[in-house]
Amino acid sequence: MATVYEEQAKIFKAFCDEKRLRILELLRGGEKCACVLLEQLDLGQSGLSYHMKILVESGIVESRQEGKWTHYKISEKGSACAADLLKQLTTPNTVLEEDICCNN
Amino acid sequence: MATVYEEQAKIFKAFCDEKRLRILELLRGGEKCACVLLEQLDLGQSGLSYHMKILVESGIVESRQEGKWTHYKISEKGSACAADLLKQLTTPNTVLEEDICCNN
DNA sequence: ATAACATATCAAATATATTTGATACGAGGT
DNA sequence: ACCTCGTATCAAATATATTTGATATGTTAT
Repeated sequence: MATVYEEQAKIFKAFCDEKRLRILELLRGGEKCACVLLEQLDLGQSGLSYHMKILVESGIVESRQEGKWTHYKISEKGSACAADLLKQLTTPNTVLEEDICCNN
Repeated sequence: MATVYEEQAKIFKAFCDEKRLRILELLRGGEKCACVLLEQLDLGQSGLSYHMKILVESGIVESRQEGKWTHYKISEKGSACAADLLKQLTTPNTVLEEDICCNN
């Protein structure tokens, strides 16, 4: 029973951890296999898997299975959703509290 | 000695917690005093203060002292920075890895 | 100066997130 | 079927974040 707040928080968790920001930086260069990420990061195999799960669940990253390999890339759609949500969360919501007035 | 990753993570921490998302929702309705926020939230005084500090440090919220009251509002500038950063973090960085080529 | 109030800070308790090593699972090759 | 490899999952250890109650700080009113 996740609240809407928890759902939204999950999205931004992608950007709240140093390791995950490094992973995103690598993925900005294009789709990468887990094994490639592992080489470049100061992380063990299970640690990488843990962070990738959080990234995928946030919607910011997509995964694709190819034989035994898992490939990851930044999701354009997920990123756009996150950007929209951020904007929404920080944009004045004037109608509800201030402008309930027939002149508007 | 915070890394650039830690600095960036700090910004998105604003959006990573249910309580803080509720606070932002209230602030979308306009500037509010801590005492007003306190009334509307399921939080103690020190708990509110803790979350407000994180929000202010993220740059998403600004505070203004007026006598004994502290007023908080969403920072347009901070919000725009966060939006820009989010876009940057999720936009392909093709130059570095793929297009190092004189035809570009 | 003292009292009352709003907020911030601190320290301890608690909850949540992350790391680590071991094991399980699924795919491909023999 | 068996082995190897890449990745996921689990459980325990550790680290970090959050909550809570007590106290400190700064402001206003008396």
